Amino acid sequence: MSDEKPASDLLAERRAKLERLREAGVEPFPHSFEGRTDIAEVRSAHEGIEAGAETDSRYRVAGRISARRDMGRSAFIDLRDGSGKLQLQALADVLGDEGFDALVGLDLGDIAGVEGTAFASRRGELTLKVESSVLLAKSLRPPPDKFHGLEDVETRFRRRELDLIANEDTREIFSKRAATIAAVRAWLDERGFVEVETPVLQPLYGGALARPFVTHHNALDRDLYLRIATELYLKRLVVGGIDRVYELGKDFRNEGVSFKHNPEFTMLEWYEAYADYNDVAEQLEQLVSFVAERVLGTTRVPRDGAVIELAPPWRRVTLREAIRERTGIDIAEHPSREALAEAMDSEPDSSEGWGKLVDGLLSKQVEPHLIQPTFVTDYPVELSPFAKAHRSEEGLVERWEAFVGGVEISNAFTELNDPDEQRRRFEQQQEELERGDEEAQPYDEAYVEALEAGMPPTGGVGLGIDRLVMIMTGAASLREVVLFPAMRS
RNA sequence: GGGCCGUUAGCUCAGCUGGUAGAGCAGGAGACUCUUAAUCUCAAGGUCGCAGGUUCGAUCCCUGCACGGCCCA
Repeated sequence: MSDEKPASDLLAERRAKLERLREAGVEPFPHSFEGRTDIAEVRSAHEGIEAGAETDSRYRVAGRISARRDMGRSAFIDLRDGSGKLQLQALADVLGDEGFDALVGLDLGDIAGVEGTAFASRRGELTLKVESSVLLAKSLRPPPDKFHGLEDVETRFRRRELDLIANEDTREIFSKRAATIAAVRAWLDERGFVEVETPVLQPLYGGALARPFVTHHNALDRDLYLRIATELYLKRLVVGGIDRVYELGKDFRNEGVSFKHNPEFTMLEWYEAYADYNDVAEQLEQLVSFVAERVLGTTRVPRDGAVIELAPPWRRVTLREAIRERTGIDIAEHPSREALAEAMDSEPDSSEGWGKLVDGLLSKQVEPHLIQPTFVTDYPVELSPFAKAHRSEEGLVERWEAFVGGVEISNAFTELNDPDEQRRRFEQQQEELERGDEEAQPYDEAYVEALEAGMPPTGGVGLGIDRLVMIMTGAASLREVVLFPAMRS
């Protein structure tokens, strides 16, 4: 790193300790520690051990010193590794004066390796009676409060390593996140879906209504966009004959930050040939309840004092009915921008077309109330440039969005596979762009030509992984489930 | 973008509508061989977010800015 700031006494003391160790011939950053056992393994080997019981099981464990209770020539020390926490007992009688002073002289936050024998204390706590110890890495900064942890939200997000050191809840969230993603992959893999990787840097962005980030390729001397979705490339793969395909990765959208938005976020999209939006709705229900069962052992998750039941079937309601239910406005009776604006009693921005107004009603009036899992179905074509026209409802497309806990987690359609109709949709989007809607779709000729090669009828789904993790963990904000959320500098 | 709230010791927090700051933990010195937020004694630790303004005097009142949180658009 750069130059030392004017060191506070706490930092200076740790530096001085480091120098004293070096002068005494102790290497404060050794290369390895052999023969180590995970703390969780030690614990499970002695589950149910009786208070006061001794064993002759010897272990070598290593981790960070998180607390110390010092009592003259004996001490108890808490050691934490990635699998759990274990109490150590240091006795001068066992370690000798020198060994005892070396172990007890370590600072909170130091990484140490110890060898010792397992026993249970009078209160029944599994403890390792330390016979030898070695410093594995000196910590030069004081750790957060051992009892309160790290509470300051800003520091928790900016210095996530400290949050993870100090807060069990945070460790649990990210372990559930990993389990969620593993379960999602397992579900798809078991059903024969092929995982692929398509370009993140794209000459043309598309597949969602959002503003992109722009970057520049120096050698090619051209601008590239960071993808806002994987949709169009994945459907080209369906054209290519990968009948079940998925991609799980980061998308990037150049928009504000909120409790449910981060400029980069993790998205899953999957497509299945010969399926439609009804088929993929059933898949989503099954996937989400499978994931909950795997990660939490139940499909019932608590949320704001209520219980969300993720097991199928989920409620299905048309968009028209969902809006009418909440607002009394029947969007079908106000088919023009002006009429709808009047019914809403609002003066829309000039860049907002009829579709945008409907979208606004949905996201502001309806979405926050959709706590139990709900499919909102059959959207206006204006909002859905890649969805196929509804098989029986004029002006609508076969599309749904799924909401859980008041947040949209998923979006799907029967994919539009008529290339000429797709061209017209792009042209309509072009008009939105010209109206000033910066989230409209640019025309993508390569994609239309791919459709001209012939795409089977296909159902496709996007699932916001971060939001799914919010549901699985009960997190109130997406930033709680993203390791390093976007912050101002 | 707007409104409200916050920013005080390494961490967690007090601070009386104005007299330049306190506690617990952590850190230092000491006591203590079954503690687990260990306990006890002593000493130390501050650019009160930043910049202005009002005032004899500002952590406190006012303005602006930065960062964060919540709500709204």
